[in-house]
Amino acid sequence: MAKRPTIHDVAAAAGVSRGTVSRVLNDDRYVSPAAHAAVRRAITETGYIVNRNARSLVTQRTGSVVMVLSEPHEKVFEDPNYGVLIRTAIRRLAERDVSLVVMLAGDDGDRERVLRYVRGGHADGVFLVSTHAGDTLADALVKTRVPAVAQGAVVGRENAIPYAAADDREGARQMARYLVEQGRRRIATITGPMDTPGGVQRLEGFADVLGRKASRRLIEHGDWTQLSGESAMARLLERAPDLDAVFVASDLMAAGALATLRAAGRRVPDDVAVGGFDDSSIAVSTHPPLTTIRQPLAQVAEETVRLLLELVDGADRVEPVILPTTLVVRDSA
Amino acid sequence: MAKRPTIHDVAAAAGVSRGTVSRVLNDDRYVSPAAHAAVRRAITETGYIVNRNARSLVTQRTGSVVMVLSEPHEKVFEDPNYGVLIRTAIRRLAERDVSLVVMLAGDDGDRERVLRYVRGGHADGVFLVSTHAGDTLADALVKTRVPAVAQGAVVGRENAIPYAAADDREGARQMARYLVEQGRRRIATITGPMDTPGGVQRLEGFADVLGRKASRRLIEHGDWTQLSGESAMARLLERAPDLDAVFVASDLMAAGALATLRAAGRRVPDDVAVGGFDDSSIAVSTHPPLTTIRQPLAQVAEETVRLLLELVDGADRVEPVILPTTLVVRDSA
DNA sequence: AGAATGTCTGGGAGCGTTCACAGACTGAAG
DNA sequence: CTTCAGTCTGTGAACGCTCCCAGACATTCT
Repeated sequence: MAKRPTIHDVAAAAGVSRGTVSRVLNDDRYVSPAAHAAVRRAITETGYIVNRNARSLVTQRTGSVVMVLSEPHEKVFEDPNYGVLIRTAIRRLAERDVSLVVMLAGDDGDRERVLRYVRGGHADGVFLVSTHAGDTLADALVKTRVPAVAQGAVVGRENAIPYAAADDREGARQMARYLVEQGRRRIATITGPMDTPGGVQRLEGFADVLGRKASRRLIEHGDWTQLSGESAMARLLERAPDLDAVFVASDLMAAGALATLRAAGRRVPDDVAVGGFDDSSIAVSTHPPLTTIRQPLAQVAEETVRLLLELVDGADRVEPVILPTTLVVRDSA
Repeated sequence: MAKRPTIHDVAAAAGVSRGTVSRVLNDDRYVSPAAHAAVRRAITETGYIVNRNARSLVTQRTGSVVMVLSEPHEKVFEDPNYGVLIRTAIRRLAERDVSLVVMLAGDDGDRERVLRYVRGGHADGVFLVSTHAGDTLADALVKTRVPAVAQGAVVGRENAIPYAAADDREGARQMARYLVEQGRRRIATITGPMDTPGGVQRLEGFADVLGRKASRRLIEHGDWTQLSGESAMARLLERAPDLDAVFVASDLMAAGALATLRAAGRRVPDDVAVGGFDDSSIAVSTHPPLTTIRQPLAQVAEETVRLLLELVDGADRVEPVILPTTLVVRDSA
């Protein structure tokens, strides 16, 4: 690779000093129009590109943030929600010329690496995804005082780590109400893990509507994977063969539940109505297509990024953002 | 954030000079056991973490590579293959303590940004994903002489950009042979875009087996999206209502084809056999589950990363890697 | 006129590393 | 005892940038 032009070369080409070039680069005031034009021309002529390392060295800013995916490796990206999140975050960050480093935090070694990376000052901020309650990394990051936000609250750290999320509880209520209105009498639910906000709050919303009808017999827990949806549904069928509806806390798990129901010879929605949550791409590719709760995940990602950038820009604290959900009726319920 | 310890602090704590600490850090020879121990201790005591910016400034190496996703924004991550790729790459790179920056290259602005980023020396290498023939970015990167590899050949640049890929052509042959053996007579195909290797070679393999039976009437093109699978299937049904099998070049598109067939009242596999390609997570969540060709995508990603790291480490050139595929029989054919 | 204020520019210092070099010390070979 | 090769260590000079300060100059106010 040929030697790249430095700020010196630009300064020489423009007939000004480094200082002036730097001022132009950083959009400072106090640069005469003539100098400004000369520098701009010199920049394009020389093909100059600022060296972020050198800049970071003095500014202590890197122009990049890291997205941390806190799931066991094989689960990461199983749910299409991950794709939406990452794609949206990259786009929003790109607008500000901030780049996104993606790291996995599925085991202790990973978490150690992430921490070293962040403590090393290699990222201006951290975007936590699918962080479970009791995550040691989240605590360590808070202690490091690095700007950090999460997609969805971190259970137990709601006040320490700002977040954007869908209104999980109200969303679950919407689905529960709908199932009741449809005349379903024995409504079960498959929740997410109880150390995630989606797990907890979607169950709460469900219970809000069902009241004491939400008996433990009709509640099963999954771990967001399709397979867990399958097995939770199987347990449910065994324990409550007379159920006529099930609210599954994610579309992916709902796809699993659907498979189990089919294998058991139950027709959907005739025998059993199935309600999902997310309105992810899966919802339209199952058979039958899922009636589900749409959460505006792209918008959640955008808001999360916005919060993070505000923190990076020096805001002392930012308020969590909760976005509304909507019921999407298809064929499964 | 409290001031982070520098190499000076470590040197002082260990009672040696910067140079010695640097030698320990970089695993150099010529450090006495005593000095080595003292430095190691000082490092843990002070909680020292090397500043990569300062290091990069002098070494001209960044310890990070960038993965470039060359699809329109809304298509990126629609296919679960992306997840497998990115997750595997991150893991493999992490073993070498290399971090992964993910960038989108869906439009010209994006490509410009990627190019600036790479030319700016912010990444040691580039991992291209889903790059189409005629991609200007790929050419520009080759010209920049930055280490670059691709997942799947870049059509037209097979020799300029090393890659790892599944044996698309042979995989397609396997499926075509299987459908023939099953007694199917009028076998159609839905290909990927003809400017991608998967699009071209899976059609070639199909044609290898079907010979002149692979008439243009029985060939339709999709763009890898589920929706394109739906519409391609619809066009096929209109043009060749008597078809009794269809080989779809990706599971995601096959899911779309399945939906169209169902809507048209064709039973799968009774009336029409459907063969997919990828054996992605979708294959088991469709109804019926897809008979498909497994491509070892995680392994492809691993090999691609390996090639990239070799180039980054200074290898002049590396040989492309082609990995075998296998037929996976489920219910759709 | 002189002072005060504001605009613009150049250049030294420093960010935290690695690298090359010079020099000190050791032990073995002549 | 000298020479030489090998081992080990410290230090100055980069790497490419931003920040800060001093100073030049122009304009306005008293």
